[in-house]
Amino acid sequence: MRRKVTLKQIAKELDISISTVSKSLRDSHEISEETRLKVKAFAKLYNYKPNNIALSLKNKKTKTIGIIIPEIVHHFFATVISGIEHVANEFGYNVIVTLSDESFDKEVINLEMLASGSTDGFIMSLSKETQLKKDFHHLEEVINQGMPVVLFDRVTNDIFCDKVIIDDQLAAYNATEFFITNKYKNIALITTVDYVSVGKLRTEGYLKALADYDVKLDENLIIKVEDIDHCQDQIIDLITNNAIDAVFAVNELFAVTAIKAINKIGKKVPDDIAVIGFTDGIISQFSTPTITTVSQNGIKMGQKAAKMLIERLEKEEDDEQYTTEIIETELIFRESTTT
Amino acid sequence: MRRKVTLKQIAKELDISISTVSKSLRDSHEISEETRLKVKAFAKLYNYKPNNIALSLKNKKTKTIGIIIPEIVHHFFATVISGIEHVANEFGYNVIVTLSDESFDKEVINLEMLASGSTDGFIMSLSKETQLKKDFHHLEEVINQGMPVVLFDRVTNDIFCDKVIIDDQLAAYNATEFFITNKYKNIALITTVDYVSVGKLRTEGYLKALADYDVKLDENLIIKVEDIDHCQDQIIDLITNNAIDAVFAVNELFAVTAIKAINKIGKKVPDDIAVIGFTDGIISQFSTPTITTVSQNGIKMGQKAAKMLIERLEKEEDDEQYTTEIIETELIFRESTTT
DNA sequence: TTACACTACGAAAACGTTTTCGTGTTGAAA
DNA sequence: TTTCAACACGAAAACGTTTTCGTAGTGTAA
Repeated sequence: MRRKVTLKQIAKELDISISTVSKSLRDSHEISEETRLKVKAFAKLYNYKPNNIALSLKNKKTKTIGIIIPEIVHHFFATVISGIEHVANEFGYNVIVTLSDESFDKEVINLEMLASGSTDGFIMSLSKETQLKKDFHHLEEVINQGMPVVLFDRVTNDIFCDKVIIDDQLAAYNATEFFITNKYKNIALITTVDYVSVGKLRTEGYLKALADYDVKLDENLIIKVEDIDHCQDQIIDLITNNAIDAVFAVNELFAVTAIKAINKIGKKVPDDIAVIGFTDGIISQFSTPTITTVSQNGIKMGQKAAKMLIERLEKEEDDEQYTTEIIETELIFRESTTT
Repeated sequence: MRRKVTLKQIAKELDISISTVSKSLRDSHEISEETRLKVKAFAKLYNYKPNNIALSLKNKKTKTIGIIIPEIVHHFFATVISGIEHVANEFGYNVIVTLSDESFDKEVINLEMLASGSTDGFIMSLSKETQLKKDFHHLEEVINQGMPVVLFDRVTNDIFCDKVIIDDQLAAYNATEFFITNKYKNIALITTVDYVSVGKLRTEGYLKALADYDVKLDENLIIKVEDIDHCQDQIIDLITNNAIDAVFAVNELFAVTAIKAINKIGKKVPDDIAVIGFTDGIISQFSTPTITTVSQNGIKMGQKAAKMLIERLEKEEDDEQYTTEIIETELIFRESTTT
């Protein structure tokens, strides 16, 4: 077993000082060509690689980005990570991923863990529980210590930092508007409970579109799902007890569940009821029928977030000017709607 | 902005030595209670947290696990990461994730990057290109340096290390056997090119089941897909030109594509043609009809891999006894088959 | 008084780097 | 011969910890 070789070992072996070895490897002009070549040959032979940890300690930079997300088994978050990872890699950064499992406590623990030296900055999306508690002390803390943070998707106005979001309200508005202008008038909304920031915004977009087009609001057509695993009955209730011709769902799980429910009561999508979902994930692409949906472009979000973070990391003067980047959404038309 | 406080700063502030501060915080009996309490109070006030990097350097342990996978936007890999992350967290480890994008070069670069001090060990699944090239020098290198490696799912016999796999051949055998014993005789196989280890094994399981049950092998019923994005035509060819009554697909994408193709030519699943897929992902669960599938249990794979790695990391004597853990698979029956 | 054991603390090394500064040797110019 | 620059290298500090060892000061027993 050939253990990793250090500068010290090379120095000893060649009977020169550590400084000389280090300088040789970094092509310092202080060192004679003869020594330089000798050292380099030796280093190559023994496959010397500088120890990252030692470098991090010395440079006070880890070249590592911390990611904290609610869960990873979720297409949208996976795409965001993918976007982050690729940009990070391009700039010589690694990413270290932790999951909050939608729990406030786990979010705090992970944040503190990574904040004690492991990473140069963070990219995160808030857990549901954190959004519910509205407690952001852990974030304030790390930001105060001078660590850059970029929030994405599930953000909060209570924290000042860079953010990457989509215009959830506008996206929902556009989807609803599409229904209205295509003569659908009885548009149901399947959304989340209000403390989920994006769910609330999407609800507002739906309401605004109705108002702008003078479509009468029927509260019965709106259901707010608490438990995602048991929403099917709620949805069946909705579509059997109301004469609806369109459904707007704030995520693709709600959308596909709605479609299955519609089929179950013997109606057809899109002929009897049209459906638009949110999040262009696997489900929307492979469901039957495929689902018209608002694309969030997670890859782009991740890329943008990573770029913002790295940019802030690499300029020394810390300006206090935070920006909120809005990633454009797109309505992707598939089989669950007709025009 | 309150920068992070160090032992040195506390020592200076309290006019005592660094050693005393360190010992106080670690509750050493060498220190008088008075001093100890004073230091602790001060440390708490200034929210002192030991610097991970410094600890890593000193202890020669990073408490970090490196993960290298082909891609993350893939339900199976996401579940594996989730499994790893939770076990790692439980044992006080962080995970740092890198993606090879199925590229040999990226795999090598990432491995070397993480091997130079950033992690204590690795959990990886080989990229397609690596499997094709059969070049594992980078793995041998890190293993030789004493870094534990656990391979999962896409593994190789050429490398000696711990492994976590499912019995791909048996799983495929069971699926095929199910078809045969339920009177399906014309069973198509949609698989990958042979250099993908799991694809090959699954093909072998299919063949073995046919042989064991004396079902005549028809080569026309087997297609090996090279380009996953353009497999639809191939599949349509398959089902239009052959009288088949069942399809076994080695992943869920092939399965759902087959179902859509079957619908397209006016046949019904499962009445005309039954379908079994592989990988119990989102698609299988939400497709219409939902897909009967071989569950790989990615969570369990990740958990097991993490446990194996951590166990090896935490016992000092390195035994050379490597084990290969086999995670049991399960045939999950859904709407795409009848019994 | 002497010897010795505690108590409570500090100095320093170690982990692996990089970089600043100091210094001995050489050669050339004056 | 003297002076000085250029060259080639080494010593040491620094990053932030932990831990071993040494040592003042105090108290107690003989």
